[in-house]
Amino acid sequence: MRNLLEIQKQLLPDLMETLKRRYTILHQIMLSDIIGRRTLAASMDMTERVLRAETDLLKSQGLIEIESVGMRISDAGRRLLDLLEPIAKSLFGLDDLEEKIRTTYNLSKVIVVPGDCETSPFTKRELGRAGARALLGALKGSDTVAVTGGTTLAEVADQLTPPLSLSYKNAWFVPARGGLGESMEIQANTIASTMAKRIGANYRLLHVPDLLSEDAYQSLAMDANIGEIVQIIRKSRIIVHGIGDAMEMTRRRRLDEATIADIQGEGAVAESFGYYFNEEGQVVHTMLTMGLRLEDIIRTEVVIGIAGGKRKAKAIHAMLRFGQEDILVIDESAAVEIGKEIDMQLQQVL
Amino acid sequence: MRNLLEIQKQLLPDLMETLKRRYTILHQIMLSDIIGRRTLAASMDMTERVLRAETDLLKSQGLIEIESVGMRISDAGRRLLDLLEPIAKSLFGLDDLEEKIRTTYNLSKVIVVPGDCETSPFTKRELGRAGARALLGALKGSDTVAVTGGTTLAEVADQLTPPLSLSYKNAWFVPARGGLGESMEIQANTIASTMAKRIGANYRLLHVPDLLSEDAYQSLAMDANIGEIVQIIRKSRIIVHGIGDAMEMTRRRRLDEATIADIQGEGAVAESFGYYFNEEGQVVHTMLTMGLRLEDIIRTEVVIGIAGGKRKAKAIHAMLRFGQEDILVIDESAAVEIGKEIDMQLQQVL
DNA sequence: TGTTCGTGGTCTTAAAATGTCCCGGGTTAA
DNA sequence: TTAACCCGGGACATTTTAAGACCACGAACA
Repeated sequence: MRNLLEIQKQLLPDLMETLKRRYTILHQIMLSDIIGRRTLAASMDMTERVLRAETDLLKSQGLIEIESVGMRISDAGRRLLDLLEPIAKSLFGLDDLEEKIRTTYNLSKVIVVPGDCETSPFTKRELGRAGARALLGALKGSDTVAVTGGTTLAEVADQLTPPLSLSYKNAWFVPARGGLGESMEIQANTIASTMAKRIGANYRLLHVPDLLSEDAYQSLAMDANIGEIVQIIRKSRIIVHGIGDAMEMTRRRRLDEATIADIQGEGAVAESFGYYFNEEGQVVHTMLTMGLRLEDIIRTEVVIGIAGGKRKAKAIHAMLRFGQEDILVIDESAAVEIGKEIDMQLQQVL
Repeated sequence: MRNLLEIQKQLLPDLMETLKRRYTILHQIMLSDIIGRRTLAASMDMTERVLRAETDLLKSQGLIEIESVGMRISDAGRRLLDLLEPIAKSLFGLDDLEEKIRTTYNLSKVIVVPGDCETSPFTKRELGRAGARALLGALKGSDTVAVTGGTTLAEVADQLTPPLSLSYKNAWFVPARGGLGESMEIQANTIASTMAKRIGANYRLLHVPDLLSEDAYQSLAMDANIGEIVQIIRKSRIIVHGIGDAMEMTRRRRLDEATIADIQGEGAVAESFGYYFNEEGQVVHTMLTMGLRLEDIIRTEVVIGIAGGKRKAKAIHAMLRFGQEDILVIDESAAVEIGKEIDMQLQQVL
């Protein structure tokens, strides 16, 4: 595959450029559901006229449909994009990055989506799509999947679409842990139920308030209903989790000053599943809530970590050092940063 | 390998052409050992200047060497040609096939779409698109177009989109013949009206039941309204028709056993416009219904035949022998079969 | 030694690509 | 229901690129 492109590059030196451009346009249209020419031109940093030339071509090839409300991707275009995905990776040089990270941390799969989540909402969406695909790739008919909260996971849930053939009637979605003080849409409970509904699976919720006192924790642990769902959670075969910057999470969860200082003092840089990790990937702080424990995570078959953005690179790196990830889905900006850190490590070794 | 090329054809239709051109030039230079610009330009039917642009590029890519005695291929160029050989086959494969069929049966145009209708619905769609394009290419502002029924023609109707500039306000679509006992969506009447609506043209329908008795036929022929529309049909400048396998059509039309045996006995392999043709392209059976007659077809300016699938190759071939087609739109699998038959004929002649 | 055929340069012209604006129509938010 | 907004498509001036036409000069060859 790669081969043919290399061959063609010799006869068509500008092939790659054109291919990239058209792919990006088509891709952007796909992500936008429906979008107008001017808006798209602005977001892609092209003048209106040249974009128009391209979209006219895409239309004549039947890859997009142009209506009075804007342009949308056609079925054929969608198929083409799917086929093009791996090629695009090598076009944008992301496959090298994927491989580097994969081998360094011994993961089974690394997926890097082009772009930067922090600057482009489309990249976030794309990250969600990639995460959703990764999940479906790992999901068998009767698995239990534990999911965490967060905006990224919410995006994954939104982008989850079932393949036509398989049925997930016997699959279960559960939140990985109890409430951790975030808004409704990005609660693990909400996300678990959304995902389950979207692919026709089942879900169980864990209704535990956040910021439990020790006493409350103990009494809830005795509750039969809660105990049952916690058992289900702890036996999940798949975990899908976001990765957060430690300090940002403390703020988002409105922890009290003392706790924040505490966590910061211990050098926490990353947060996931309610645990805080330092740069070396060691757990330095635990939030008291019910659900998955560290030992469960360690024995879980498939751990899928999803995150994006340059600011999260350090946190993602910490989770990689923690060493429990199997599949990592990140964006290009984070991947580039991680790639740099890997290079620095190698230099230190030499 | 094949795959990527097909993808590129969709996204980079313009580049594929230049790829072909450059390949041919390089190939020619290789065959010529050493050759001058003017000589080469003449042999390739290009002006000197455009050839020069190409050879300059080939030189800058290090694929040829230019000396004062002329141009010769470089080692890198030779290697590239070797690598490109199998790709070139598929790049040109269809073109060669088109040309072979075109010249053998003296058609004005042959279009072969890649793939196989029988295995891929996308190919069927592509066949429809190609058929629609062929029709629009032949259609002038105030033509009358007669269309037959069938799933392929229905696909053509679906894929018909008007070019932005032209108006077909004065064009007419009519069914080629009366009802021939098929389901609503693939009736000639339905297709004629769909096509007309899609490009803003007019249509007239021919409401004649199928399986007419001789008496009924005679009395309908007297009807003024029917007579009028029949007159319009018979004066069509363009005919767009599908081509069917004879036996399959008898089944689809639920003919009675006696008739089927009759048709089979006469060696019918193809069906179109309600006529059945044997392998030599001779009419062996006629369905009694109103509309286009054979003599009309013969004098029609543009006859566009559209069909696809390996199983229909024999039928298509019979229609080619019938000798009234001007434009043929088929899929690759049928084209390959027809190509084989042409080769066999040639061998018999030798 | 003159002729022929080659490349490479240049100038003009034709054509294509591009930047920019505007219009009428449809959608959406108020 | 209305007004604002954004859409696609048309138009057009302008820039950029491709193409055509010639010519100069050098190497090979007869």
